[in-house]
Amino acid sequence: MHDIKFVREQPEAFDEGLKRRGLQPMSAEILKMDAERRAAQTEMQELQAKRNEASKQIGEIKRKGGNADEIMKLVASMKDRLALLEEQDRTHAARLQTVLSSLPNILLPEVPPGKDDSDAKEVRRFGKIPAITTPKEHFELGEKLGMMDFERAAKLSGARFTILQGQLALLERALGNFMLDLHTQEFGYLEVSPPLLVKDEIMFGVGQLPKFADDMFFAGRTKSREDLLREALNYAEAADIEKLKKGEASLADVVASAMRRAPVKEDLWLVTTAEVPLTNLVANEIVEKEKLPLRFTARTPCFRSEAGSAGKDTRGMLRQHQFYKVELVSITAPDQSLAEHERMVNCAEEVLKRLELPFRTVVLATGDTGFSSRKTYDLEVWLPGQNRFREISSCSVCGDFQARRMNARCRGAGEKQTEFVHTLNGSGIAIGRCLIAIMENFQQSDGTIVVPPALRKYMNGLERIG
RNA sequence: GGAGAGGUGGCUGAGUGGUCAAAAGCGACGGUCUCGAAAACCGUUAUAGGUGUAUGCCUAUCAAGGGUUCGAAUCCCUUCCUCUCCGCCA
Repeated sequence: MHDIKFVREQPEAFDEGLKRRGLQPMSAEILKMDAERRAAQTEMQELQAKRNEASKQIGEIKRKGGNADEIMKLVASMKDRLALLEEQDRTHAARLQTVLSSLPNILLPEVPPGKDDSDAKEVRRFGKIPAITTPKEHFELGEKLGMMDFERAAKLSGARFTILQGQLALLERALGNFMLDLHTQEFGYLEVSPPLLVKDEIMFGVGQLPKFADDMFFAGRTKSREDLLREALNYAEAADIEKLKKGEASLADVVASAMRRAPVKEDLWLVTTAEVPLTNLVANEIVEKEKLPLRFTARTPCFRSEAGSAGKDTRGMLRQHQFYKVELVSITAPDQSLAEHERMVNCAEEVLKRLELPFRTVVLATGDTGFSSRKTYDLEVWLPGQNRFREISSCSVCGDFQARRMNARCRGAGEKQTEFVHTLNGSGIAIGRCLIAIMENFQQSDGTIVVPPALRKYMNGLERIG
């Protein structure tokens, strides 16, 4: 969400920011809305002041037992105008809020121009790409070991699910434990076990809603389908029903229109990442500045509909509806966030270094950076089976963009003024993809997989899978 | 799921239609006193928005959103949340 003051004070900079996102300039339109709103607001408030004054007088007159009819008539005459102005004020505020919250964050100046991941700028590279003759992909290895089962997963849940068994299931668990230990014991993150189902406003706070509902799974607390439909149909408009009777609209049209009007309630969303609950821990709070930065980590499942990625990465477990990830979230004072961003990337990189996985760190291009982010580093791990680097971690600094949406503020000791905190999030790192990377990078010619030394104590000393 | 009770400032808690942005207590901050501290006493102590050169003035906010009324913390509706008892349950 953008600060209306920023648009007022630096409309050119605002439009330039949108341009780098490939969007049309909006400042003129927004400022027009803002001016209209303020004009109407001033009139409303002046009228409210008059009403309050008069009402006070009525109170006094009545207490003294006098007759206040005259002045009551005066106040009554303001009523229609005031109701109109109040209604307008709500409309204006909602309109402004809708625009400001639907536009993506302004990117930092150093974010390289470009439209997709091929335009990302490499900043550094670690590790040595292993020399493997005819490397296999993870699903070939996994299926041959009898520890990765895609067919039964499809039987249970359809495409984009995987079943891990035996030592690979253990590997998944070990990876999570290893990462959490590293971040809590060496980097000072607080381990959190958060809810995985969250309310609308929580998804709004991190920028997932209202724009990205299609990327998520939804878990309503269902009554029967019949009850839900009946409830929704209470919101059908008479006009629609009339059309239905005349055969001008289908039943589906009427239902769809009623559903749009019906209030959304008892909705819970499955988290797409632990960033969602962790960042919202400070929502609607004022944190003491001296307690910042707050650093949270969590290992959670992540649920994604992958709506826009039909046909991509269909084989194996690279892109799933459900996967585990260890997430890092920092809440900082405004002047700390950029330094914290570098620190966070280092924490994520350390995971790959200890696991001896080759990777590179890139800065995402303007067109590829997420909605809420001002700048994003991706870590890309080498996958021998695919003969290329693939994203395994994404670390973003969001400035006050999310904080403004979730009203998360901080205040220094003895200070009066509050400020919005800055938020950062990063994968530290994706467990599913890390498991793939280990399988492919440590594969042996006999189909077994060597366990990276750093991980063995988390696997009961196991040195080789298979 | 059933029945009931609630949600008021940093915290506790009073307030059931009108000088209520809200008593009182605690906490915090400032001052007096003291060599210093404690105690005591005095004072200050919410957030956001609008407006103005300015001390300022105005508006909104008593969980959230609507409504009734000349006037709402107080009455009505909806939603969210908390607690108690019963039921169910890992």
